Amino acid sequence: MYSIGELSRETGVKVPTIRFYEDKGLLPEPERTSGNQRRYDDAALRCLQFIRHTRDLGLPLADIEALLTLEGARGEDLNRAHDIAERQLSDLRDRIARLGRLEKELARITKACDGKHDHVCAVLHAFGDHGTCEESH
Amino acid sequence: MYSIGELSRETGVKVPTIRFYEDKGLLPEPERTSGNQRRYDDAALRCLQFIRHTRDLGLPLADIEALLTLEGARGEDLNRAHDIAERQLSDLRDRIARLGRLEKELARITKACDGKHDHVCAVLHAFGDHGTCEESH
DNA sequence: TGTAGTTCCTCTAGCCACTAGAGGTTCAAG
DNA sequence: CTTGAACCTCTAGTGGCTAGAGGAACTACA
Repeated sequence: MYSIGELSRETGVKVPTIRFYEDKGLLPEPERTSGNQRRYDDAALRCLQFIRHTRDLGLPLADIEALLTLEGARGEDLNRAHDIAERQLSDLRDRIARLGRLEKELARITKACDGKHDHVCAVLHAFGDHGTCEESH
Repeated sequence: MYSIGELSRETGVKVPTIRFYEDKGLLPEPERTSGNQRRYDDAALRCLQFIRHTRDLGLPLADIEALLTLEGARGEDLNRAHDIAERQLSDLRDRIARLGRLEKELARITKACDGKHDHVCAVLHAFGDHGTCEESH
């Protein structure tokens, strides 16, 4: 049995965040001591690790909740887990592509001004000027 | 002179968002008609385009505000604009690297389950199991 | 057994950057 | 002069937490 603080140290999820997940229905309500403090078992620990991991992967809480309700499912329903993963992957690839374009432009902007501040800073100009971007965003 | 709707169409920034920016002090308060409606000039248009562009680049509003107050600055202060740009670039590169690692893992997870749902879905297992990740995140 | 210090409890409010909706007013075209 | 779109202010909601207040409970040591 873990206190909320121990669970926090085990999983790296902050204490208020654990309570927040419970509130949102992602973590089942744990047992309490006679003094009303939460006590968690290993199942709760695994559940929280699952949440942590999927959050790190960028899944929104709603998707994580959907995945959690699929535990123990089979057949048709399992396709939904696969769909969620595929959708996330495609979202992620979009984000990466977009950020790559932005990186190119930010690099251009910072270079525009390296060192020389003669009169008007080129960074400010470049920040304001979308027209000089090579690609859309 | 533009109405708020025209300004919105010109810049691609939604009407409530324009008002929001004004509220936050990013856009100066525009003139009003006798009937209390906002009327914008070209300076406001350029300002909003600057905000839009820098937001697209991922800068938080606080940084954008800092940049806006630097307009017309010179010497020392201009280094701050450059610093902001450099910091953003470095943040961005971190984010891209991190997302790249996540992409690898999500790809692994979706592949783990392609097609075959014999008993327990490997996606669910893989989502829960950080230990099988090749890299940290 | 007492007490000190840490951890826990609930609750409210704040963060960012918007977005949505209610309920009412003004503008522009015909 | 009427109609309908666009405008006004204001409040509240989103996601995913985080911070703080004010108080109760647990743990270690004397």
